[in-house]
Amino acid sequence: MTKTKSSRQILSDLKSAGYRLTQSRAAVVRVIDEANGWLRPEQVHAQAKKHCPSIGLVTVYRTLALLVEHGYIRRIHFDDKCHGYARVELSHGHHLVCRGCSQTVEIAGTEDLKPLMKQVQKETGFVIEDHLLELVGLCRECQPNPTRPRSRHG
Amino acid sequence: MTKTKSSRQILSDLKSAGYRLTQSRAAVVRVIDEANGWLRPEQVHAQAKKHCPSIGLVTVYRTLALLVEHGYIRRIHFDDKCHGYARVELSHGHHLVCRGCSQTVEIAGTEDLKPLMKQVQKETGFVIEDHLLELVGLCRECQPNPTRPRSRHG
DNA sequence: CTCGTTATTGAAAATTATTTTCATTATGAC
DNA sequence: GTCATAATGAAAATAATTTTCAATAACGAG
Ligand SMILES: [Mn+2]
Ligand SMILES: [Mn+2]
Ligand SMILES: [Zn+2]
Ligand SMILES: [Zn+2]
Repeated sequence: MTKTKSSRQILSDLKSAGYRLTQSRAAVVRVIDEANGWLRPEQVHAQAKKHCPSIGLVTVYRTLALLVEHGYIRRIHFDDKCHGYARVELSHGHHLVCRGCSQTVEIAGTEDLKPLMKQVQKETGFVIEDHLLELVGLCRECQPNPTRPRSRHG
Repeated sequence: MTKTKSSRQILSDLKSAGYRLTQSRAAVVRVIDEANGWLRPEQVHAQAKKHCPSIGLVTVYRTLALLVEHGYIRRIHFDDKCHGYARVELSHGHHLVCRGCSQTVEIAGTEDLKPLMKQVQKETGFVIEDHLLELVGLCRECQPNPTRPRSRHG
């Protein structure tokens, strides 16, 4: 809900980190920033070409990887079509995806899982280092049209 | 922790459901059942050939899809290599994966997320239908050798 | 047990997704 | 502006998955 980094900020952060500020990167970052849902690389490419007509799909992949690496976006997994990419705004948020319109909102969630983690650590002897949580459902607008019934979980 | 379906049971369930009990299917089910971690299709294929030398990778894919469809196995997602498949034993369990040895254990977890869900529903207006939760860490045996540091989350 | 129907299979080809290579280009420091 | 080189895009390579289709094997009927 709270937008923490603007498109502009991400770019300047990358610049400070030593990356060159190119047209292609600017286009991809802008597309991700303006999207209100997850996008697949091909979709990012299509959108990005509007801002940078010469951009190639390869560069989209490379830029997405860069943005994942630096924590600005995150991969979203599905039963079918892996993978989509969505903006990360919260330091440790999770993604809630509408299966109707693919709108993606981020929710805070560091604390809620702590007790579960602790218990699992104790029960299993594992040291838990990270977790992946995705919620799927229908946004308010899509609830009247419950299309595409599709299970999640893997 | 509680094994609910034996390899034999899965096969007879499938038979009751109208599927033919073939060598290939038996081999794949057996491999999945005997594995103590997640496996990728290629790995399932390699193992299955030991029981059914003529089995093709295509049939492995088909059988895995069948088993997912009927809820006997589930896909596991990773940063890199999507996807692995792991045995599902609990009615609504989640998977805990060791990043060292890929050992996969299932944990119960129907109730733990209920409060979070309720809150998110209220806050976002979404109707939440399902969720994907994967935990990643190091099992007891792998803790002394913290190899391959690798983040999770998507 | 044999036969006949047909679901299932495997090989090969086709798709789709992603990565690598490499010559060219554009960015940013000076 | 000039220069060094990080970054790019096209094409090829690789990986992952699906489709096609003729051959096969499962299994119920007889
Ligand atoms: Mn995935
Ligand atoms: Mn659950
Ligand atoms: Zn929606
Ligand atoms: Zn381990």
